[in-house]
Amino acid sequence: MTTSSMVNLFSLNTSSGIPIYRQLIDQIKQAIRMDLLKPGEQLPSVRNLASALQINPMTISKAFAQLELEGVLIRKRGIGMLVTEQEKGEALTPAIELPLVEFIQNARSENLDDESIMTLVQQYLSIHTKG
Amino acid sequence: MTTSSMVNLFSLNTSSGIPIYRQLIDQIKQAIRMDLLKPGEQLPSVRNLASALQINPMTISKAFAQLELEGVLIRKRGIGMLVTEQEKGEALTPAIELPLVEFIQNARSENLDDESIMTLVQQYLSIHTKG
DNA sequence: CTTAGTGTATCATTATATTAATACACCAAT
DNA sequence: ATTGGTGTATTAATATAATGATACACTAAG
Repeated sequence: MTTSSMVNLFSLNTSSGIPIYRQLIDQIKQAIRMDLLKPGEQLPSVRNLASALQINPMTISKAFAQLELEGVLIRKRGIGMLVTEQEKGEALTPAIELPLVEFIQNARSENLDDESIMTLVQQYLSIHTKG
Repeated sequence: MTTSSMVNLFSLNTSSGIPIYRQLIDQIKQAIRMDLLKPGEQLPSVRNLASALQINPMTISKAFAQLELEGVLIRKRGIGMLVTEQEKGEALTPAIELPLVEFIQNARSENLDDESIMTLVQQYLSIHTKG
């Protein structure tokens, strides 16, 4: 995908109450999950994005700083931002992995601790018997 | 449990960055999940709690307002606050329950046994650390 | 070295969330 | 009705988070 057409991946809602930088983070992650962004691909520059989305370059930069922390992409001054080469080496299928990751993220965002999460899984394993 | 001994359920950390009212919410929910608080039981009054924990009564009240919204307890002026009669599983939000059920069903359809599923969850809990 | 592209550290501003002070509302028992 | 207990609406103060302006740093190419 060209960097200019990548801009269309983003759809910001400034009145949703969700911070812009968080919307960016989520939408980039989603694009990667959906294979719209592939490892090694270059993202639009902070200024291009900022101009296209009508926001401050620093807001882009901060969002991408977070994504770099999470290992999703790499930033280089003078160069740009690249999607990381991901280890997808695990034998897990997306049908298992995606809902698992989503479950864990949502559970944590509702402040369940790890022990509670494990208990929950146990409960559901006993409820949803194989049939 | 007596309302006075319930105070010991709470352990607030004012320098953790996590808001007090959120710590209260989480600790109450956890106590209910662990059966330390049972349906019908009465909680300490906002003033007792506030005094014991050295915080403002309104902070307690706001935490409990949230819990009432979530159906965890009921507040009555002049009376006090009671733990709701309910089944524990009902407090789960769709954001947690849906991916959990999907995960378990898909894992089973790929012939993972329960032990493997639990191990998987444990692995992902350690990989997808909070943040 | 200059230019024109990249990202960013620092700080100021603005917006939002959290906590607290006060006065009030409700209930049960006297 | 009074007392002494319950929770709370309103508002103000404070703390934290998010955004933005500016000046700067890094890189590749001419």
